[in-house]
Formats: sequence, structure tokens, C-alpha cells
Amino acid sequence: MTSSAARSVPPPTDLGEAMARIRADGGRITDAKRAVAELLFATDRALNADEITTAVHGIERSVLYRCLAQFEVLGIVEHIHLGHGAAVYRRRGLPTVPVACMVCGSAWEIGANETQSLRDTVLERTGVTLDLIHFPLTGRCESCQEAS
Amino acid sequence: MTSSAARSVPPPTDLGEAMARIRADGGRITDAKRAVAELLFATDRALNADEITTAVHGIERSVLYRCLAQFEVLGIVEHIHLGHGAAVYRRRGLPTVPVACMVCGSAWEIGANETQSLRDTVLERTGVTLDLIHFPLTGRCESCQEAS
DNA sequence: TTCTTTGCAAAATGTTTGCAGATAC
DNA sequence: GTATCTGCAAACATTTTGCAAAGAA
Repeated sequence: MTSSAARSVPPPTDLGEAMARIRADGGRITDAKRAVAELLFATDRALNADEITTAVHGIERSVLYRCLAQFEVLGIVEHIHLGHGAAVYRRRGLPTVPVACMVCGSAWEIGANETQSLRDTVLERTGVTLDLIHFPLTGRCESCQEAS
Repeated sequence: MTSSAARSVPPPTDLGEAMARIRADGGRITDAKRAVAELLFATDRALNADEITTAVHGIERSVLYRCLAQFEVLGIVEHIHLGHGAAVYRRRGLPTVPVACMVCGSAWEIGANETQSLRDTVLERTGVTLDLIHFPLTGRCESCQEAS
């Protein structure tokens, strides 16, 4: 495996392209990888390691993390820290960014295009090209805001 | 200690007001609390537990975390997860939000006022009132962007 | 056949908790 | 005097690592 550049590569358009990318990098297609990839390509929801482990019927934890790490390096998946707990994983290329309430933990998504003006501002001020994926946009949801 | 509402309370304007707030809540002013609070009020930089421990000359780790937790409940400090490592803590009321490069870990700040249009959009779309403090705005800095 | 992957156990990290004795007020 | 705080040790949750055996191409 020739660990490559991750986020610079475009996301794969489908499961087949994802598998091909693993092969092209010298990786092998195993039951574990196929199952995890199929799961993540079958939904737009971001899943945590527990959820994936359950869905993939008892894949070993370290194996799961290693598959996900490989997928991330290859630009196939990305992970998000929604809050203080476990990270969640989703396939790359989804056009939304996460929004989370830091009080109750509820999560939403908004279109990445809606963040354009902030991205312009931050690029100008800091040189940072935002992706807004690794961590959610954080605040308080309506009910938690009222409750305070 | 009558654990109160945290983020809803305005930040204390200075160290004295912070100490008064602890007292008012039934807390005691100890050497540890005074030292940690003085440190955080003496700088605008967000510090992690290691840095605070060093600066406060060997305060016990669990005591430090308990002080910080109490300060957060009282609206005196806030913590930020800049990346995958330890959280950083700063006094509340600073008018900036963190921006971080997820590749190299470098961090910047931008004025909270510069995020107004995003805050309007997210409030309208999701009902979430953003604070953008708990997690940084994430992306790739200029050099990491070029390197990819 | 060769290099990658698995499965298990153990480590690492950062933070939290339980508890007995010390301390603030 | 009494509730809060400290200091220590142990637990905790999530993720990472080392290694020998199994598996993919």
C-alpha cells in the first residue's frame, strides 16, 4: 500500500470505483473491506464503529479501524467528530456539512454550498481552505437554547 | 455547588468577578482554583491540561480537570477540541473563533463577527444558534493545500 | 510465493471517578 | 462544624499497535 494523498483525490463515484482504488494501491479485497465499503455506500448516514461492527456482524475492532484508516488514506471515506464520543464515518463526496448541538448532541446537515461566504472569508483571512467536515458546526439547538 | 446553566450566563469581566461567581455558587476559593483562573485570565491563548499543569507547578491532574469543569459550569471558561489530541481551555468572552488545519494542526483565529452570515443561515435552516467555539472551523492551510 | 490482512492481546491517550483525609469559611 | 476540595489510584472510552497465523493475488 503506497499511502497516498487522501483529501486531494476526488471521491470515488461508486462502490466499484472504491474497490478498484484499493486494488490499484496494492491493497487486497477482503470480506471485511467489502462489507464495510458496501455498508457505507448504501447510506448517506455517518456511522460510528459500534454501528458498523453490528451491521457487519462482528468484524474485529482493530480490523475495522484499519480498514477505515486505509479507506481514508485512499479518499474513500471521511470521519467526523460529532461530539465527545466515538467518531462517525461516511463515504466521501456527500455535499453536506454537519451541524451539532453541543448540549443535547442532536445533529443536522446543511448544504456545503451554503457555507460559501464563510469559506471565502476564512480563506482570505487565514489562507485556510475550509472543508467543515472533520468537526461539525457547533451551537445550541432551539430547545436547548430556550432551556438555558 | 448548585451546578447552573453555563453558556447562558454572561462571561465574567475579570478575575475578581470569576472568583466571586465561584463563591456565590457555594464553591471554595482554593490555591488550585486561584492559580488556574489567574493563568487563564492572564492570556488570550487557549491552553491544554499539560500546559496548565506545568504553569501551575504540578497541580494534580484530576484536580485540574475538576476545577476546569466547575469553571465551565459557571461560564468562566470554555474548552475547544483543536484536533485529535487534548482539549484546550480559555477564558470565556473572547471575540474569536478557532480555525484549524486538519493536516498539520496549525491553528488560527478569526473574529466571531465574521461568521455572522453563516450563523444566520444555519439558524434559519436548522434552528441551531452557532457559537463555533467547541470545535474549530476545519480545512487545509495554504501549504498543506499546495502539498496535496 | 509474497505481501497484505486478520485476530488477539496489550498499550496509548485523555479524561473521569471513588474515596479517605485535608481544607475553606 | 460541615460541605467542598485534594491527592492518589483505579476505571474509562476510544483508538492504536505488535505479532504470529491466515489469506489474497
